[in-house]
Amino acid sequence: MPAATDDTIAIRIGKVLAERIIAGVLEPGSRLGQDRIAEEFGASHVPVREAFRRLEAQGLVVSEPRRGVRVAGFSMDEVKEVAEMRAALEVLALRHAAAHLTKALLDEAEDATSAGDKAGDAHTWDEANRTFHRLILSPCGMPRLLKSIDDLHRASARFLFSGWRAEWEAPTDRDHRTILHALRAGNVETATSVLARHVQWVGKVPRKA
Amino acid sequence: MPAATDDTIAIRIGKVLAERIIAGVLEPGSRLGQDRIAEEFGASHVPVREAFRRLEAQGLVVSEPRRGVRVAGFSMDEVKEVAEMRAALEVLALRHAAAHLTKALLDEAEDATSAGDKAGDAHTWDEANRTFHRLILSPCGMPRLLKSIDDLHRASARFLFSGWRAEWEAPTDRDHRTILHALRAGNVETATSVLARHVQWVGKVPRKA
DNA sequence: AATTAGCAAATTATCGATAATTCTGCTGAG
DNA sequence: CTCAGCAGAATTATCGATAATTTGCTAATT
Repeated sequence: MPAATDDTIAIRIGKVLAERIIAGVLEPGSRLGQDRIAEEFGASHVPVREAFRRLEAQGLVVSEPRRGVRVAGFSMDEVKEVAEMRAALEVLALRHAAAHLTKALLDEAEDATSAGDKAGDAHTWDEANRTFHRLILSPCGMPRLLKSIDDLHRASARFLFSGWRAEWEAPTDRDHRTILHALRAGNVETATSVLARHVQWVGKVPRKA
Repeated sequence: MPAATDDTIAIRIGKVLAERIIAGVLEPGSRLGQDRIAEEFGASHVPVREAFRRLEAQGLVVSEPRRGVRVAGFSMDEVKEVAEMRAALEVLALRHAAAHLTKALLDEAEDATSAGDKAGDAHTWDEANRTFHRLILSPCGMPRLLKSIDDLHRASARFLFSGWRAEWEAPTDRDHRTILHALRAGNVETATSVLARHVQWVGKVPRKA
């Protein structure tokens, strides 16, 4: 949520654009002209270009060498792809994290789940959901893995916020609780298999139109 | 080896630097001054910065906001981390690719394996190895997944080329052939489990010093 | 002797302007 | 009526110069 004032302009622009893309404000396929954006942020286009490279790395935009960048489109196939990658990687992370999970951490994760229950809108829910996943995976001690998972989570969020899904509901809490229960009991296999299914839920919900 | 002439300067610089990092010419932790590099390539520092962002995305350098970028260090833990991520993702890719594998593709993969056998140096072997993996995974129809795997493969290669490994040998061919055999027989589960173990071999070889 | 304040040098980040490339809309021939 | 080819316009990529930060060194103070 922040925008640390010591962030570089390029980073700041990148964050704002990422939010817009994830929130669906910027439609898939729409062009991002560097001059237009530079002007909007009162900056030159150099930091804008750097922001583009970051977004490209996160898979939020696609860039063709001399013909500009556009917001990455996401078909149902791509959503499923991201979900499956997340599942595979989160399972890996959880396997490593399990041994280092403390009661305090699990309690925090439980709180995050409750916060998700009470969430009234998709954005708040997503925040709580992300917190839950981060909490149970963070002790895995694999920073690169965690970063990848975070990127994938953001990509999933695009789908959540798009008009595709019928309407807002928060149906995953039971999965979260099942996972926590299994983890408290030391049953890692159960936890990972529920997690794998849970993550792919995003790609399986029927669309609106 | 390409370096398509229509590539942007930033991309070209990025490729060269990536090669150097992977080959170990640039040591982990060493600073990459943008002016120095700009001068070397006869370019300004703007494309250099963009190249940095790309390398950062691939995990080859780390960048701290106003204090420059350095070559990413890689400890044994990080090597293992990359290997495990690769294993998880390649297994996923193979599961999806298996159904679409053709005999022609498998034959090509077999050729790549033979090429690896005959390789006299690590670089040639790595090329053949990468070809093998790409061939059997490419029909999975998940471009984002393939790109991630490619990035991880490059990161693994750093380890191969570093002085860490005792000396050069090419001991994985049997795994490759086992995988191909299982795939021809339609035995996907066997293929994936061998693949998973095979990929993590990199992280398990005893070091030199 | 150690620690910290303050200056100088080096380096990063940003800007405004220029060069190169792609896109657009038109014209004219077949 | 369609399509190839060609200005002109729009946009991207790069450059050289400037502003802002960090770093390293010196010196003063406790």
